[in-house]
Amino acid sequence: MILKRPQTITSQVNSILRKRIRDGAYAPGSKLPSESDLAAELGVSRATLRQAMTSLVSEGMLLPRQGDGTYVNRRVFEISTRLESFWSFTHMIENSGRKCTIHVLSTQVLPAGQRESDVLEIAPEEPIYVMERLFFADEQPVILSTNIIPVAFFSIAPECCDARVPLNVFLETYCDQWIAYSTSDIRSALPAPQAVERLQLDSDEPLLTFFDVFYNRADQPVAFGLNNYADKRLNMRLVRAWGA
Amino acid sequence: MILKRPQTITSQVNSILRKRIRDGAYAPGSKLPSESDLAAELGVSRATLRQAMTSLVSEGMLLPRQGDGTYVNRRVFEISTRLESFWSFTHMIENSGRKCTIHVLSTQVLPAGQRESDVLEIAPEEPIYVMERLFFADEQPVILSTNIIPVAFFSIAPECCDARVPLNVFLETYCDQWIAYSTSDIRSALPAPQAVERLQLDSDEPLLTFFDVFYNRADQPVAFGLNNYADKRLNMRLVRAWGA
DNA sequence: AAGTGGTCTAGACCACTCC
DNA sequence: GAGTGGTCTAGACCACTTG
Repeated sequence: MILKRPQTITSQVNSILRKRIRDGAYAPGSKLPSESDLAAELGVSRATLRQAMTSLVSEGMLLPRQGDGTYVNRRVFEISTRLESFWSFTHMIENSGRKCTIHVLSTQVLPAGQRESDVLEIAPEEPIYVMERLFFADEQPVILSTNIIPVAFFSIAPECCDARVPLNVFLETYCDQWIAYSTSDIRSALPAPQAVERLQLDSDEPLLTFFDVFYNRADQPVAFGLNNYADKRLNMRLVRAWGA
Repeated sequence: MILKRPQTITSQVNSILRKRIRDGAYAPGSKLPSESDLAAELGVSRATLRQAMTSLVSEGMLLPRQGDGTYVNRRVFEISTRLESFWSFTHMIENSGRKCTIHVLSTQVLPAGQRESDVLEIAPEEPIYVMERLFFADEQPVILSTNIIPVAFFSIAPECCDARVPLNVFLETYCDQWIAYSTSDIRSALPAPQAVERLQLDSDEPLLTFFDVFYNRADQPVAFGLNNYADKRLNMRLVRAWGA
């Protein structure tokens, strides 16, 4: 069962700051109140305020200058599609200001092949759940995604699962698994015939591919995915803060 | 002038932890001493210790489990080429266990075109410094890189600069500029004829391209780069921790 | 029940920038 | 010199896992 946990003070403060930036209360290029003042205004300690700011700083939205003040990035609104928000395709698409819809192309249970048993550390032929999905941004297909989960993890019958949710939510809801970390190998490739058709591409137009493996807190692989990403239609932007 | 600044306690502790993991003092899959014990052993506060651990956690090398303990990722040594270490190609290549050498193909001063003046926010025709470099991993060419810096930033004559250093070091040394953050647009593309030749590729083999823009602490663009990345020869792996 | 990591506080001192 | 962000401490309480 999924219980909604109350948000921490830190994450609430983080949301407040994001909202103020988004709404223009803190305009692009402007200086924020000092950390002490902000902490006092919000009724939290300075340490908590700084903790809430870290993600905004690492995303490049806030630019702290020692001895001066903290400024809002002049280009906040140009850096909205970020690899950081990448744990959910839905998020990434909606961050780019477009509507995301998911088409489930197929879901099936198959025996694991060599690659599946290697990556997921299961016996060959063990049953796996395979789901194929297509993500649209404003009715335009942008991501063709295949995800694979060992059937052994499921706490209910695979046929009863709703595949239109993000993978992490799927794993939490139907498999009682929480993702601790994931690895993604990023490559460039010419699309397979199936991808050409589904994504409505030219066959000689290369696309980005992601090979993702998801691990739980016990360091076990719980799923992996193959994602074809139409980079011409949805920008993939990485923002990095250069600490010291 | 570049002054070497003394390291913070946090970064020293971070280095100690990395070293202990690398040397096997904390073996893959094993549990670390508790945070309180570690802090006491190293003579720092628990807050500082946790601060030192954050980067290791976000890279997926350490896996904290509330109520239990903190474990070393079983696969630490498989996640060595990470996008996080990506602020320096040299670092990235050496992290993959190979030797990095840099060939400077050309350096020249040219008038800015439309794209250069747009991205760098300078007047058209203003002089820019263009450097083309080729990065090798163990004698194999892996990255073809073009970087562009407005000549106005230089504090010495551009001809006197050593282009065999990482871009951030170059900017600090010769331009008195520090990078605060950067954006990278990641795309897939068929290589230009020049890239085919330099990187010794097949012309129908797609590669990863990065369009990077670097900003200083005043939020001004100070440089941009176009990088062609032979993803078949050097893996581009992103590791992400899934917080809460 | 004991021990672990997760969160939060109040206060201190430093390095730095601006006026 | 005044004010800012950067670092660090000591201590507290909570949520959680394990024995």
